Amino acid sequence: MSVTSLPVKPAREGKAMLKGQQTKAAIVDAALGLATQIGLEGLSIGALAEVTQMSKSGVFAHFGSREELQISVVREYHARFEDEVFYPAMQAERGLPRLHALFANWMKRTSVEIDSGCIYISGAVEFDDRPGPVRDALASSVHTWLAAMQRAVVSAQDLGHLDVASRPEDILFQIHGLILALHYEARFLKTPGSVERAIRGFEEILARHAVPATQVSKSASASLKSTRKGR
Amino acid sequence: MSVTSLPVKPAREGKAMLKGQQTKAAIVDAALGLATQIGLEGLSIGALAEVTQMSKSGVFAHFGSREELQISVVREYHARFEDEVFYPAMQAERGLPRLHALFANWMKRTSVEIDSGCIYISGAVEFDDRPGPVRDALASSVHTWLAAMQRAVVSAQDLGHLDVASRPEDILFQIHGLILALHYEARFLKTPGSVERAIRGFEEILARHAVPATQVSKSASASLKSTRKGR
DNA sequence: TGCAAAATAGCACGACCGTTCGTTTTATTT
DNA sequence: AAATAAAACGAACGGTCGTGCTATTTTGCA
Repeated sequence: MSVTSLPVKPAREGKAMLKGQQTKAAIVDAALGLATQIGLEGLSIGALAEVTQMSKSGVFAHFGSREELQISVVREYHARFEDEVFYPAMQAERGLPRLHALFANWMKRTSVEIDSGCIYISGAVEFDDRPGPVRDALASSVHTWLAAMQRAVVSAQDLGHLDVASRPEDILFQIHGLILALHYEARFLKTPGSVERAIRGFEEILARHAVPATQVSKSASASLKSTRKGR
Repeated sequence: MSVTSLPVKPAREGKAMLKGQQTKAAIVDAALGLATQIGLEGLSIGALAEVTQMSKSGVFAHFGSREELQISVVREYHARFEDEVFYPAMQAERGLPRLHALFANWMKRTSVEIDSGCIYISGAVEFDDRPGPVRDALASSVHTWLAAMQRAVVSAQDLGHLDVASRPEDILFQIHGLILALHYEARFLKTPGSVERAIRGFEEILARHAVPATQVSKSASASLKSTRKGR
């Protein structure tokens, strides 16, 4: 077996993919589109076969089970979320600017998802008391994202952009609430002006947890409570 | 037909119910229990028949369609929500106390629903782009509740308990976000401490929109912007 | 107590589901 | 070009679903 005969390692999204992998990628892509609209539970192999112009068994063979298909969709969604929301914000400088960028990207994506739907939200409802690998994949992805967001909050505190007396988890909780309320009111209730309300809410949260007027005096803010645990 | 022969008007929950109505009530009760856990879409007549020890067709006959069953469940949920959250808070005095009571009751119910599930939340995800009578019933119920909540906010402003310069819809949006975040993080992610975080968030929202230090001076708060439209 | 009406059961239907299996077509390697 | 492996197909199975029909039972009232 000569060196030149070695099969090219299929790089992510590279063109040197075996036929099977690229149709699988196409299926996952179509599945993601379906799942965002009707949910992971609404995903049916039959419908997916119609969309991709394949036979049911042809689609099925790529995954081995419906559950594995759902997990693939979650993973793909996670990858795109990172590419679209997380990584672009990393070139903003640490602290408040990066937190701002993260939220802005998150908002932008949620705004788009007012039409298409969000798997992290619909999936949470569908799998909130249904244990299994799909739920695990979903929860793990969400956790990863929320943890990244919380790190940004903590950074902003460390750099003196936010009050160190505030609990990072509280700030994150409230920001998360804004996103969820936006999705709920805009997508389900179709309440106009929701996007602006979420933006104002974010600014209000930042304002409330801004560094206190008593300057950068370390003791002043630390005297309130020793909130900071290990992180 | 004499007057005495008139069938007794079946009072709500009264004992003078025809057999059919009370089994129907029992079915709806069981359906509500099922729907809170697996969602309105997960509600199946077969499973419902098993739980109620009836035949599928026996259950079915009471509603005529699955959709009608779902609507009945939504209505029942709405009624219980009102009884449990709305009405008890009405005996708190108008303004901030009542707003506090409304939120406290809402929180208490949401806390319980961390285990059982909430139809207003799961239903929103299931029907957010599926038009029809079920979605309408759901949206109408939610709208009624949110409107009541908003009236409480406005009252608190009118009575000088909250800043009149704040947008009531914004305050409501943020409160709604807290509830949604609580449900998400506690029920799906199982994050500990979520309830306390929601409570703190509510207090922070109130503090932020408290009457400004410049006393009750009507002109001072009205000069910012003429926010108040018709209500 | 008898009788009409209401309530429930039983059965069957068509549709869709995920999955399996054997075969055939298409890619890739020798 | 032949040989081999991968991929896709088509049909079928067992299951659940909502929904119609037709009996049968139960209920409430005269």
